[in-house]
Amino acid sequence: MNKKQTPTIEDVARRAGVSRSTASLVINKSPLVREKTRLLVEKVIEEIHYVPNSNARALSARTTGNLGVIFMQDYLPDSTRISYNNDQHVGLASFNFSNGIMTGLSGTDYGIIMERFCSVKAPDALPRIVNEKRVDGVFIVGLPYSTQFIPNLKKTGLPFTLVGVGNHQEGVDSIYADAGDGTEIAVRELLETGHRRICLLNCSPSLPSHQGRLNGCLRAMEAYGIPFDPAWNIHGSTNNGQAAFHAFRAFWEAGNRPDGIVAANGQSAAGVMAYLYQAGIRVPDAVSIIAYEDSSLCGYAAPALTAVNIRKEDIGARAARCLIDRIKNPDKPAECIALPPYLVRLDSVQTR
Amino acid sequence: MNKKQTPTIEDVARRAGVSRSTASLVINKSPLVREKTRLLVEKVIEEIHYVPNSNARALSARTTGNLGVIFMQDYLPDSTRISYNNDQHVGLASFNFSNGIMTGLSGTDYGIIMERFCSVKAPDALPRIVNEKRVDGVFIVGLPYSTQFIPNLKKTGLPFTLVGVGNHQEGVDSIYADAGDGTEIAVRELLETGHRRICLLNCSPSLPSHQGRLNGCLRAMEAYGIPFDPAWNIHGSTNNGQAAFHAFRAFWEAGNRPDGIVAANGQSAAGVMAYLYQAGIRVPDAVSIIAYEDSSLCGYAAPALTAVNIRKEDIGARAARCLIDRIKNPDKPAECIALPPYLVRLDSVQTR
DNA sequence: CTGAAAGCGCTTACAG
DNA sequence: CTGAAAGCGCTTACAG
Repeated sequence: MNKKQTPTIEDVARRAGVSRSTASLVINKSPLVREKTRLLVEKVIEEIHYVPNSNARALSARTTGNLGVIFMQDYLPDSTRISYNNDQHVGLASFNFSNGIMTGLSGTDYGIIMERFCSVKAPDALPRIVNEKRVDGVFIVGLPYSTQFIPNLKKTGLPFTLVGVGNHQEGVDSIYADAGDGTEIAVRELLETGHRRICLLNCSPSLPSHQGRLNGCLRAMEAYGIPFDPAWNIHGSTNNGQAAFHAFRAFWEAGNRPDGIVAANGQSAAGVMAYLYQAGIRVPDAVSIIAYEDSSLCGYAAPALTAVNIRKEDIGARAARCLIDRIKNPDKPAECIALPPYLVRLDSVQTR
Repeated sequence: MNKKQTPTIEDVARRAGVSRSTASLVINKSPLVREKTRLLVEKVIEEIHYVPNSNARALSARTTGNLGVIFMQDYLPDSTRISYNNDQHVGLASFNFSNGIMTGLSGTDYGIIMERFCSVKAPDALPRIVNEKRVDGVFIVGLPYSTQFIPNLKKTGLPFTLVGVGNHQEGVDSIYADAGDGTEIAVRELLETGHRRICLLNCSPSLPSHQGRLNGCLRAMEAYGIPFDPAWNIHGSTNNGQAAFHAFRAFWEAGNRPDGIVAANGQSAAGVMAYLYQAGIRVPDAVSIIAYEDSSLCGYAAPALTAVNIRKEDIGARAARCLIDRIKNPDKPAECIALPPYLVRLDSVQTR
């Protein structure tokens, strides 16, 4: 071992008695090296604990070995303000996706750089890691983004894939869950178990999935030949538990008496449960609830919430494979893949 | 603008009529450049949309501009298996910390690389991003790690700070919450509101904080001159809701009748709530509950859980400042900072 | 305050 | 299959 802080490729070449080029070839697993030479070089690498400098490699190979995870935000916190019971800056769902991405990337040599980015205030801006070319590709996780965002991103030529959001545009890869399909599964389960007066606590109508969810609900009802009252498609002002609480209270206090509820997500389900608990109405005895898009909340609710799992980690892992393929083969056809959700039966549904 | 894909410092130098060195100096905000020259160069940079190649910069400056976030794990998933109601691979708490880290780093030029790492199986291994020198420093988020892990990390010379875990070793920075203090706050609140039969649902005795929590509890009880029965310091086999459910059920069915419970975390609190709900015992009417270490679960429980907030995002943000300082000034004295937790009063405590 | 020059550690045609 | 050489885009003493 030499005196320098860290061994370089030069050191391994010298010690193995080969040229730097040859050393480089074995490091990069080129088939052009004779078995014997390769073994020798590998032994030296092992001995001197050589590990390639990723920056040098990136500089000369014009690739970074890093992939970016962009967490889309509706605002960017400029200070650290903690407020209890507040949504985190990067929401739980994004975290689940990124867990899947990490898993999908775990066998590879890619490093993962993350960045929070808000495209709302500066519609034409792009994330720093793409401007600075710190990555070979990026995952765009969640919403929202400006209308220009995706087109601008495409212009950079950087490969990317959308995670958790479907997008059928030309040449855009996206892996997501179809909220309509998920809602249909939930409503079917309620119908299957004898419920007939079903309330759909939808997401905000400003979200693209609002209509999809309603459609999914209608498909299920139709299949069972049961009419659905449009007034029973309700929603809160936002998607959090508080808003759901109020929306559902208004609905209930207006005299509506559903026997089954499908909530837009775990939080809204919790909001409904909070109202029912307070009103002394037992779940699932008096009314059943199913949450779309279960989160860790659902399993911990009392009673534990039956929910539609949209497989966020699977989506992340699938997106990882998708992006890697895209980088290898820039001309492959775009993928827009909705991973089918499935129902997890816990304790919030009672057969009628 | 020239023909090349991306402008280099060469381009800005030529176009501004200065040397590359000078251009470099203004890019790095050196004070050695005349105002007039600086303005000129900055104008050119703006015009041609020059952005420095981070790899080249890293290579020659021997710094990377990246900080690493290491999520410590007790195992590393090798495949994508989703199981509903299962702990995520990177837990919610780690995510909260990393949100804080991102916030703390948001004003800086640092990129953030993340890696999951398990030090249990390979006690002497170090994370890839430290071996490959992809970062200028790392945050070690959470537990567990082998006894050699921290010493080995120190040997690399790479600056690091521990997040969420206290460590008083020589020359180690750590930012965390003191579970003993938090538990004391919770127990005091119960005492203050008239509770006298208090059950401590502690974490596993294998965790270092078990004793600290018990001590915190004892401090509070002592202050109120109330004896604490050691048999009322209970714990599940693990820290999840399921284990808490069983541990608490055993305790309850043995005939113990606490009027107040302090749970080790949001999940265990949820486990207790699940048992009580099932047993038809109302919270907080019959029994009050406070959770240490609130998570987003708490606010969504029914009833919403009064909890001790340990300020995970603050901890992350504070750690960010700490690491940056350490990098700037390697010889500064080590910090071991316990951020004081505080109580968030919601609906799970009733005055007796 | 500015320029010429060397060098960071690697990869990649190009010859052989 | 292997070696000599150029170059990736920047920073940093060193002179002036």
